[in-house]
Amino acid sequence: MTVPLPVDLARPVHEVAPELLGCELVHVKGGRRTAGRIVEVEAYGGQARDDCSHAHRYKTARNRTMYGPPGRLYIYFTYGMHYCSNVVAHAAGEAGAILLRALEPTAGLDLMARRRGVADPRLLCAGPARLVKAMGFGRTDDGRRLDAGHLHLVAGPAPRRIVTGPRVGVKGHDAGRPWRFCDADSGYLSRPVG
DNA sequence: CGAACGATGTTCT
DNA sequence: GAACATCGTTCGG
Repeated sequence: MTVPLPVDLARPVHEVAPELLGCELVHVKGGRRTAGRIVEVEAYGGQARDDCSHAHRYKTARNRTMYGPPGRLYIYFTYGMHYCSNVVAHAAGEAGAILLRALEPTAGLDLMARRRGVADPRLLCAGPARLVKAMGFGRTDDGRRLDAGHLHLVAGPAPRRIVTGPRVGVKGHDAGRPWRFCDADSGYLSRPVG
């Protein structure tokens, strides 16, 4: 069973990123469903376009998913203990991915709370590594298709207002670019914007 | 509150 | 050998 993607991901990553806001990410694992509405993302380009991106230089064992077909999950390990998740998106012949930084939990909050070890709904998915843990993702989910019955995106109400700002925790010449996109009215962001 | 810091190991130089 | 798209805790004002 396949589920159509609600957004055309085969386009420049900076155009796609704000359109992911409002979409719901659904993951069914072990017969249990968790889901959340995307409220905060960051766009990461490829090659010379973005020197903050994992794909800035060339293809490696870690970033190869960013060079693959759009519509897959790109998951990487960082800081010795955390995973972060992205949606692969780029125009033909490019590389790129959209980092998922925060979700508003919509389903399976009890399971998320157990995975995370906290109960406050506002803290379950407020951060890229937090939402990975809450959704039950791991290293082996890198490269998975996002149009499957057990892992897919659902169209949702677009944000009333979108706020942009510099991406969190990056250095480089492109660090100041406003490629972080947030639902301005969400109470589930990883941190204040602007 | 906010700033500082340690955890912990993979990836890249 | 340094850097790291982070998080939770601790410390200071």
